[in-house]
Amino acid sequence: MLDSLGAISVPKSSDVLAGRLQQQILSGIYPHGSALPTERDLVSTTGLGRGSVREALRILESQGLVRTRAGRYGGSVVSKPTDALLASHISLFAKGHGVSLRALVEARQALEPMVAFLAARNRGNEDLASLKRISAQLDAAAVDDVPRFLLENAHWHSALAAASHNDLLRAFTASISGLMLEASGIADFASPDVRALVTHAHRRILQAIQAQDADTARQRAERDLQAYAKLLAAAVRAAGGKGR
Amino acid sequence: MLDSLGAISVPKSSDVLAGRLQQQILSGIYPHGSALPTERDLVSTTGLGRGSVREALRILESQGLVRTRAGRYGGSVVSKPTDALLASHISLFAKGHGVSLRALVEARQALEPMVAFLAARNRGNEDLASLKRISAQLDAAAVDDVPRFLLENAHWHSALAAASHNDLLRAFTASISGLMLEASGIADFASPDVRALVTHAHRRILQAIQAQDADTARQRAERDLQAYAKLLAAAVRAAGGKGR
DNA sequence: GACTATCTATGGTCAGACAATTGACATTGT
DNA sequence: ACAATGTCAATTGTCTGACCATAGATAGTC
Repeated sequence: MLDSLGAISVPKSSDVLAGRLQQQILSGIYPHGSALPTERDLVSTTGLGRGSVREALRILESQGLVRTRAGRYGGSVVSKPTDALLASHISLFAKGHGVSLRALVEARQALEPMVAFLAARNRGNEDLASLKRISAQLDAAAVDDVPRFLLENAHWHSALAAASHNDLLRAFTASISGLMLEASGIADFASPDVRALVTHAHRRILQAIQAQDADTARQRAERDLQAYAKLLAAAVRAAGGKGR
Repeated sequence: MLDSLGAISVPKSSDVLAGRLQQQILSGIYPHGSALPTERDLVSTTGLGRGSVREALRILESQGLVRTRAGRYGGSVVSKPTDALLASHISLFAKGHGVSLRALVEARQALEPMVAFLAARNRGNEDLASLKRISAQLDAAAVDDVPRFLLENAHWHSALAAASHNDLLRAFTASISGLMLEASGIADFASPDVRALVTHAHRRILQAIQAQDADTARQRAERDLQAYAKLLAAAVRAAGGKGR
């Protein structure tokens, strides 16, 4: 007789505990900034061993849901996943799947026009000041300091995304900027021509953002990224498709 | 005299080990599918205790870099982070930061036109068949089965993203679809009018994808999402801004 | 040949101990 | 009074050792 029993799996105790704690955190039982029970409290309330409890806390830590400190008055405190943490997970995903530079550019082409649009609409004065400051440093580095140019370029895109005041788009954009920064170091795609194109494009977008002209900002981001994508495609073709 | 010593931090041994293993995995020393040393081997080679080694493996596991099985010939095997894992991290980030439904829609507005463009350009026959199948089920559910409609809608967006053959955009889109599915259950925004709009919009986009007309697919996605966003904004206003 | 039992290397879990950390508090020196 | 220093205690960090649970391989049995 075929019993109607699917495959049954026995989860690890640490996974169960991590899941329950995660649920409790998300449901607001442990608000942001509050302290979780100590390890030994969790041991006594759950009946698990301390090793299992610690593994569960380690899972939560790598999800960015808690920060743990040693010492008296230490312990695990509920926190929000940082941009950097999400970026690292996205980076691991991208590296694991061999995401191509082309795919990265496509993602940027998707995100950046909307980011520019929102930035023009939602920017504060600090956002504008930050963008101007980075723009100046970018221009300065564009002359002859390629590594710094690439770094400041990543900063510029991150600052633009920050100005959009959309946390999700900001995190996505920052991740892609980081990945492209790494890839650029390998692909060696930053000739003087490209640098001139980039600085010019950024300046035009920044003008639209300053004027809070959202539609213009979007259009300029679209056009400039399309030009950039074409240049990159040409460079990759010239390099014999090395740029994965 | 102020020595030029920044704050020095003593990392946990498990973090160090996890970082080194991660580096070795990314550098190709342990290719996808290969086995890491056993826990006890790691204990003897690193000099750490087994608990620390297990915590390190737990970190790698929650990063999606390894899968661990018990039993003889078990152990930790190198693997690629799944879409679902990345989606869960993105979801935790979004929930932690209180990302609004509006922000989700903005992200979808950014991604989907490019996704539709790429899907029209890159789709295979299976992608098209999959989209048609889901479209039919979506139409069927649109009549009166709202929960299934919402679910099939999420499937539709995921299938579209899969057809784009861009892993990063696919993962982003799937995450957003999941988040919006959750949010829709709360926001209760799926009136017959909206359902009709959605099915119609999807049908038109599908036509362009079938014809492999990328520009049309993008334009239709843009327009439809703009209409959707306006409807949603109106609904949120009507509900007194409950939609966070 | 098909089924069953056993073997064994591996992860899963627990218990106990001790070290390291860290913030609060008390003490001391000036 | 104040600053530097020492002490304390609660908590995480780490190791050791043991035993259990799991799951393939293998040998044995019918």
